[in-house]
Amino acid sequence: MSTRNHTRQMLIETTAKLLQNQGYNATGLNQITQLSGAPKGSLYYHFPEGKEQLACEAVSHTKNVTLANLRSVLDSKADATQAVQELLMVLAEQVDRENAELGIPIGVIAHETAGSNENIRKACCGVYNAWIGEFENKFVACGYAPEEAKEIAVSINALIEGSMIMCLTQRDSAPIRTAAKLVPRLLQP
Amino acid sequence: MSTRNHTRQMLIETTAKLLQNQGYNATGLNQITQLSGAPKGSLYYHFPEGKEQLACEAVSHTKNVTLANLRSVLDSKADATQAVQELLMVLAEQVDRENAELGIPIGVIAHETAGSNENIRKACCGVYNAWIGEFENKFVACGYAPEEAKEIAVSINALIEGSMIMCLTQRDSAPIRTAAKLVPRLLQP
DNA sequence: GTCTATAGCGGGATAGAC
DNA sequence: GTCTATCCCGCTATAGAC
Repeated sequence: MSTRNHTRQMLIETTAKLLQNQGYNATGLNQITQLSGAPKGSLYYHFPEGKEQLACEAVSHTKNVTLANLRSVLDSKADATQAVQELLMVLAEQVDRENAELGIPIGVIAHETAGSNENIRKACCGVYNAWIGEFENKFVACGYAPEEAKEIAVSINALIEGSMIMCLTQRDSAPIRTAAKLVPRLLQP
Repeated sequence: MSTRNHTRQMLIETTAKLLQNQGYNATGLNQITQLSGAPKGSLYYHFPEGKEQLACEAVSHTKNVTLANLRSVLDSKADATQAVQELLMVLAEQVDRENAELGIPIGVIAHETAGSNENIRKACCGVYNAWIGEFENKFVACGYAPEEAKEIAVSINALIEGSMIMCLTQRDSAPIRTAAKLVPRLLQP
């Protein structure tokens, strides 16, 4: 029973990491099984619907992990502006540290599958909505009106996503740092 | 000579469209040749280095097309804030109209290849820089200080890119419309 | 310049022993 | 539950006739 869960979990975590760095189409089942140490046979035992199911569960797993991180960073500062800026600085340092082998949690797969795979698209949708909800809660807690909090949350999430793509493409943390500088404008009352 | 150019051009334009909607890894050479009406033999005649070269030229072609559109929209309004909002409204209408089969010009391929293909990565980098330059010029022309103009340009580009990904993932133009609402905050002096 | 045929590889998925 | 062997397919790339 614990073996079952362990193998399953390894497959999900390995897939999550590969999806983040390479995307859905570039990530093969062979690579997943080799890296996770699990045999291909057991992959289809644990995920009878194959690659799509595995990807959905990996995205869902990523959602849980990133949401916990996001919450903890946002909670580290009482002020909304400072909290968002702190988050962007954490991301900027990630870019500087990992540079080439960095990925945005679900950016690539969300982009790739938006028009071609409904199940994965919905899973990614759930991640974005969860992130936005987290920002929203923070802003409401800081006194923003509910409607305004939601709008700012959506655009903060978009700004981060777009800035990170540019960071990856340019191999430079400048875009996310620039975004951090402009956050006060977006968050002003 | 004109045949040569015509076939070449068709291949580039077809590839550009497919890359936009499906990304690099999901787009096959067979699909490109079939859709463009060109035979596979002639593909390798025109692009001896194969898929990578074709993709680079397609990205470069997309750069020219999008840059002309961007410039024309930004020029349609004298005021910087109104010009950017106009652009976002054009994009929102595109999302509403095409919904499923919409793509961001180079978003997917930029994301996919950032960590795995230097040539394509650089080509995408060139597109983002060109777009940012266009915004920058507009803002400088509207009286912003050069440094501030550049910073805002970078973040506007990021906001658009991120909002569009969310639009595609959610199949809804709301995120880009929300961004439009918040543009005045980013652009305020 | 154009086209066909095919090589060579890796992908996802399956069958069946253990 | 695990593992191997294998099927079938589509991909990129190439060879060579025309």
